[in-house]
Amino acid sequence: MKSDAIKIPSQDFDIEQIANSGQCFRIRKVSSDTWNVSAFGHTLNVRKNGAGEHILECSTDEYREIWQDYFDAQCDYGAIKDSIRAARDPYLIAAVDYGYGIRILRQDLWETIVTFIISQQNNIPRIKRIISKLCDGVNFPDPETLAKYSEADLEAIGLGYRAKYLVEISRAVLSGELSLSELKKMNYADAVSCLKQFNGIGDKVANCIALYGLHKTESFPIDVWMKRIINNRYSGHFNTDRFTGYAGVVQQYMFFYERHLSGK
DNA sequence: GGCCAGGACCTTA
DNA sequence: TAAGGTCATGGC
Repeated sequence: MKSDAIKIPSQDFDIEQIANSGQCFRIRKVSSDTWNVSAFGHTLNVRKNGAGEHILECSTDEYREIWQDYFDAQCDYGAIKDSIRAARDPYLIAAVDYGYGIRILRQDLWETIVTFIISQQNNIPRIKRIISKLCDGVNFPDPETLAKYSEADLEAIGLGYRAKYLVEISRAVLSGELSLSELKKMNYADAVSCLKQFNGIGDKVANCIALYGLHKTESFPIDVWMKRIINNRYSGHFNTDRFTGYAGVVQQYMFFYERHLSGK
């Protein structure tokens, strides 16, 4: 372990909940109390100690350069949770209480695009396996690297019918048809409609990319779990107007809690 | 062994 | 606009 380390109180931060919240696929449990995180070409061990703290095993410089932003550490999730509780919605209060340590990570945009194209009609353990095969150690393949693969190469990894989507979008980035830097400048609505122009990105995947890759926290992705919640617990309509600007965070608590209730 | 998975897309009507 | 079929693969 490195001598330098960062401590984060566990009040609004739980690495295990984050790892299992379905927004990221490169955090893995390496021992009973430690998780390994890969992002932006770096890797980090995060350990829960017995004192209600998380220990990030990295230097202060690396924390400031990479992990502070990645974990959205500047954001006060306690305040967000208070705002959600103020809506007096019993299900949401229970969801926030259960998933108290969840955060919306600020992930790499390209990685988020690729992983959420892979995620469609797929289950989380398998998504993790495929992405692990796609990566070279801690390095996620950039568009140039991914574009070198043929559809057959990608199908051999287990991508199935999604292989051609990845080939296409890798080439779109290389040709400039899709500019990641321009995407980062767009507002939520423009970013979603831009993303949906590409094969394999529909409404749900575009919203996930907006939320996890562009940190558009007003984005509210609706997958099969969210549909189930809205239909079974909210009579088919969920009003996000109550949570202007942070509906995506609400969505994350709901998703995580409902899967828990279902034993997943 | 059948159902399901953080859906998208195409064809019909 | 809405409904229904199809798409790969493997977890459970």
